[in-house]
Amino acid sequence: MVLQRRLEYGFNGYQVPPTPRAPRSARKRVSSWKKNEDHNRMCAFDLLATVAGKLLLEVDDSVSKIDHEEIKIVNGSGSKPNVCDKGSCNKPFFVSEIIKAPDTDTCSGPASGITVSDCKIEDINQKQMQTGPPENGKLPFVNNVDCNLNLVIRDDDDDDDDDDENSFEGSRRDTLNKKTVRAPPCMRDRRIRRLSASKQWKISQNTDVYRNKINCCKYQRPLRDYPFKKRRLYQLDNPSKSDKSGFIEGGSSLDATSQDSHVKLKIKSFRVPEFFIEIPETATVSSLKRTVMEAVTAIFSGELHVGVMLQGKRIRDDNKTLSQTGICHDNELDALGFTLEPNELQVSPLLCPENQPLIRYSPAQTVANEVVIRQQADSPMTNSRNITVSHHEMSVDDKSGLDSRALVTVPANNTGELEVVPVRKLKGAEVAQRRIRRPFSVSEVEALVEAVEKIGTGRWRDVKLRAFDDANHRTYVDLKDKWKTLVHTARISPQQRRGEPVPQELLDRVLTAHGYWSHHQAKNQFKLNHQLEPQTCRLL
DNA sequence: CTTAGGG
DNA sequence: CCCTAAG
Repeated sequence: MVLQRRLEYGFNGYQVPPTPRAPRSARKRVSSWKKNEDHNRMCAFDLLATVAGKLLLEVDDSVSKIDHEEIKIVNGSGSKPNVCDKGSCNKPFFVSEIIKAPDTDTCSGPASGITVSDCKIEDINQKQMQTGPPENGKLPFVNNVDCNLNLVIRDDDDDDDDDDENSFEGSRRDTLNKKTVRAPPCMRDRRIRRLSASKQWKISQNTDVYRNKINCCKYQRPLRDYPFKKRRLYQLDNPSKSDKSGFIEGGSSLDATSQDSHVKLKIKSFRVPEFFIEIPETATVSSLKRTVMEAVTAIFSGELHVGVMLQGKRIRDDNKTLSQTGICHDNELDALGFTLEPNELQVSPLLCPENQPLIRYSPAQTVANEVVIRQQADSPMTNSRNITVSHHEMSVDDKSGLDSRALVTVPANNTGELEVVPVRKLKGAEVAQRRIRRPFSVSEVEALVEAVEKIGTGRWRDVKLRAFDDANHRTYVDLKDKWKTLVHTARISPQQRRGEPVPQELLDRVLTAHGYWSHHQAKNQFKLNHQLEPQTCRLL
């Protein structure tokens, strides 16, 4: 089967089990695509087994005879998994209306949050793709797929252990408190951002969701150690407690302190964006089903964002409580809706000609936070309303409904340089901002070269402290990277060099120092004679 | 956190 | 510049 998508699309599935670490010198990193491939496949498979459960039971034996190579899913952009290509991003999957939840969960396990009870192809016709006629001229065209699934939102009643000490957030706090002396503010902020974008967290959360789903299907996954304790997505308390409480109870107030008020929701259906399936006429219906299932699975295996709509209006403020936003027991059943949006949806302004608001989620007392469909869990970092880029950079307001095209212009900083921080990427709950490019000036290069000549390569923190201590925007990683490019620059012909020309004299010194230190193991030599070495290096 | 190295 | 394994 040729799925024209990449399974790694936003979904990392399970964490790679810890493998013995090779010595640093032996580190050769495998491409992340390669690394994740099998895991993603596994995720897709698990999803298939889990989400499709019932459907697959209907697949008759003949499916095994189908040559999957004949099946091709044309998913919008072609190779990209972006399901919102070609403007369809303005049509997010539409999820659900509120309907009354059954007395018991559909799934037997206490952790169950989502089941698919039925899937059907709603509209298959012989329309041709708008993007061009298919080769055979007969292309089944799937407009949308409706699935039934249940989603139960529960309040946490017995939140007795919040794992705060061991939580990601807590550990980060500790780290920061301990290390503030060493890390300049800008670097600390960067680390916060890094951590907030850490896939470790996401993977953990993803796994959490799936493990729950797996449990629901009596499918055990081996336990793993996670770098951080996972924040529970929803409470695994005694189902009977919430069941007997009814779907909605308590007063109209549903704030954080009224723990006994419940809003139970059942997602009856969702709609996926338009996608295309090409399948030969000779294929069986079962293979068609499976193909469609694969496509749906592909969508579900990506990171999804949940949008909350109340009375047709999008609820943007994730920090409000349900009652504050008007979600309470006396809502009309269809007043509340959810949208599922693929993760990459908001990324490219080109693909989203109309302003697609960026939705971020707050972990506390929000609808979005509790929706277990989400595979992309919140990072605790998003708990704060603002993401502070750095002390002199711009704060991005959580509630501003950021446009993917937004460019946040910030005032000139101390050095007179203007910083423009594009909102580049939305990955789940985090907005990862790429720093603006700041080419090294010749004087900076000179300072770097001089520092490396004295300190050597391999101790970039010291290089930073020596020569760039006051340059908050230059991290030691930056210096290491710059040295790498300097070495490269020095080795290529002047015609191939780009950017502001670096004096040849400096480049010569780069090569000299590089050659010297690569033979002298900067780390070890430094301890012995860090004052003598520079002289030697210079003379070489 | 730092380092190292690939992307 | 980013990302992240390894230490």
